[in-house]
Order: sequence, then C-alpha cells, then structure tokens
Amino acid sequence: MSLRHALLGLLSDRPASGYDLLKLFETSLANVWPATQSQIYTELTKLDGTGLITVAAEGPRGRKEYAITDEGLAELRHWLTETRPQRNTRSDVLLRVFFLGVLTPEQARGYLAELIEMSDQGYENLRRLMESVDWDDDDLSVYGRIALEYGLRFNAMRREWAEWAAGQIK
Amino acid sequence: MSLRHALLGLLSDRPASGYDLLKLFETSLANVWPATQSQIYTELTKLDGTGLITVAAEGPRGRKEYAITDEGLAELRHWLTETRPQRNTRSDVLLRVFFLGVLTPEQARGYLAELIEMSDQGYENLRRLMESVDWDDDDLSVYGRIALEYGLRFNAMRREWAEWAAGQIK
DNA sequence: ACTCTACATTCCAGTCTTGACATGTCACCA
DNA sequence: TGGTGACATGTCAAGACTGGAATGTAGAGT
Repeated sequence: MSLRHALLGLLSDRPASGYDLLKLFETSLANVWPATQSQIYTELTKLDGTGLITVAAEGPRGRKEYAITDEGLAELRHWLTETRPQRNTRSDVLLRVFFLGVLTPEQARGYLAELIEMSDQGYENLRRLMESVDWDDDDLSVYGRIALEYGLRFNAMRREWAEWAAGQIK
Repeated sequence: MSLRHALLGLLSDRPASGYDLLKLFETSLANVWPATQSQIYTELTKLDGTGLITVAAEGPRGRKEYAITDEGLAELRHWLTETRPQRNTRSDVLLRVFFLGVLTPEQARGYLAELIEMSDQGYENLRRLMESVDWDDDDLSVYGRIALEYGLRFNAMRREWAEWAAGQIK
C-alpha cells in the first residue's frame, strides 16, 4: 500500500487539499504511481483518522487543506529507510512478448515496432517536460529531475532493446 | 486483467494443470506478471466457465489438465494484436526517489546504493538463468530469451542511473 | 507398514483498484 | 443575470489481489 506513502510524501513538501493532490498525481506522479480521485479521497480520510495527517485549514467550497503530522513524517521516514522496495513489477508490455510466438513473425515485428514508437513518444514527452519545468534547488526539484532522468534512460533502453529484438525474429 | 491472458498464453504452448501453471508462474513469469496460487485457480475456473479453456484430462489426486480452446486462442491473438498495452506501471522503487528529500543526503545515497546492489543481483540472477536454461528453437525459447535480454538491459540501465543519481546529491 | 515430500485443489476475509455517479460552490465573463 | 468551467468532495459496485487456512492423494524411500 504505497498510495499512503505517496500522499505523505507530497504533503511533506507542503499542505494541500485532495484536489491539489489529485492534480499532482496527474502530472508529476502519473508515470510512477497513478491514482484515481476516489482512491485519493478515501485514503486521505483514512490517514486523517489514524493521525498521520490533519486538517490544517478549511477553505471555500468545502476545501480541506491537509498537513502532515510529526507522526506522519516519522512514518514516511520509516518507509523510506526501513522497508525495502519489493513491489513486484507487472509489465503488460513484457508479458505479451512471451507469447508473440502465437502470431506470425510479421505480426510479432509489428508489435515490437509499436513498442519502439511508444518508447520514442515517452522519451519525447519527458524531454518536453524536462524543458518546460523551471527547476529550483529545492528537494522535489532535485529528486524530480533524477526520477525524470530515469524515465529518459528507461525509454531509450526500451527502444534499443525493441530494435534488437525485432532483428532476432525469424 | 492480464492474468487471464497470461494463462491462455501458457496453455497455448501445452496443456497444463493449475499446479503446473503455478510452477511456471514462479519460475519464468515471476519477473513479469507474478500471481498467487489462489488467483490462478480462481481464474482457471472462470476461464473454463466461459469456454476459453477446457478440461482435457483428469489425473491422479484430482488433477485437472486444462487445454486452450479455439475460442481461447482467438482471444489470445486478439489481445496481442488488437489491444494496446497501457497498464500503468507502478514503481515502488521510483516513488521513493521523489521523496528522498526528507532524508539526509547520506541516507538518500544509502538508498541509491541499495538500488545499485539490487540491480547487480537482478542482473546476476538473470545471467545465471540465461546460462542454466538450454534454449531450443521453439517459440517460448526464442521469446523467453528476448524477454530475458530485456531484464538484463533493464538492470544494467538502472545500475548506471543509480550511480549517476548518487553523484547528483548535494 | 510408515513417513515424508511433492502434488493438487478449494475457499475465504480483507484490502486495493477502477470507473463511474452524485453533489455542490465559486469566480468570471458576456 | 445567466452560463460556464474550474474547484471540491463523497460514495458505491465490481473486480483484482494478497495471504492464508483447510483438505486430501500419490509415490518414493526407509
């Protein structure tokens, strides 16, 4: 259950409402840990209930601005330092590769060609994002840029692999 | 819901029991689409119910050997050719990177050092697997090797990225 | 005869996730 | 004043996933 920690992480930077957080998920975190609106609001209510966050202010339109508590920050630090990432990564993309044998070689190469295109687009999107953001020196900027670099390298790697793979067929 | 297609894919190679499939998931597919025993048996029952697979033979100890039907094979091909992979990939590893700012630089570098080690171990495990399997010319061998190569490149990429990232801190 | 391991399946409670539906408010502009 | 779009939250059903408990059989070795 890392959604909890994703929310704690975002709130550790600054207080925010559910709506704010939803926007943050749609932009910065979308590639790493997608979450829907209903999930976010549900989890915020739970976090509030367990005292890891608290309603710091209320605004117009029923806006509730949540802030992380000391307890929440401790939980976030604990997650970062004491627990190992081990979420089994599921890859829709790679799963299909295993079964390309049921298709014709042409179709299989077609699938890999789509992956190449997908990787190129992913790369381009991230490159544009990299340029559009004006990076500060604050923590989220530094580590956001590091995560973005990961995305760039990942897409480049996948592209090259898909090209190599297409050459392996038949 | 790709577990369904993972099972169809494995059964397209040869008939198998739930137990056989569980073993296959534990070995070959574990890195790509992990599934638990209860999930597999539940899904097999559903697939049998919708006619995509059928009980081809019964063996000792209540063993039920499932085989893919023509309808199932059609569904598998449809999934491979007509639907685009778009499963949002969740990355526990990368999510943490976003929030390393709440730690000290030393702790953050410590996390990246663990990622380096994790990547090295992943690489080594796959390299050993690559050597231990005696690869045939059949489809699952060809595409299994291609998927394995992906894993090797992925781990190498992640290692290099983590090294670079550690240098970016502070 | 006995025991142990691998084989083999079924069921369940609880949680996570998806994709809606429902409801209402504020600010701006025409 | 009326309409629109962004702001803002809450709830629900259905399906996916986790982790475990329960149950039993066949075969291989001692």
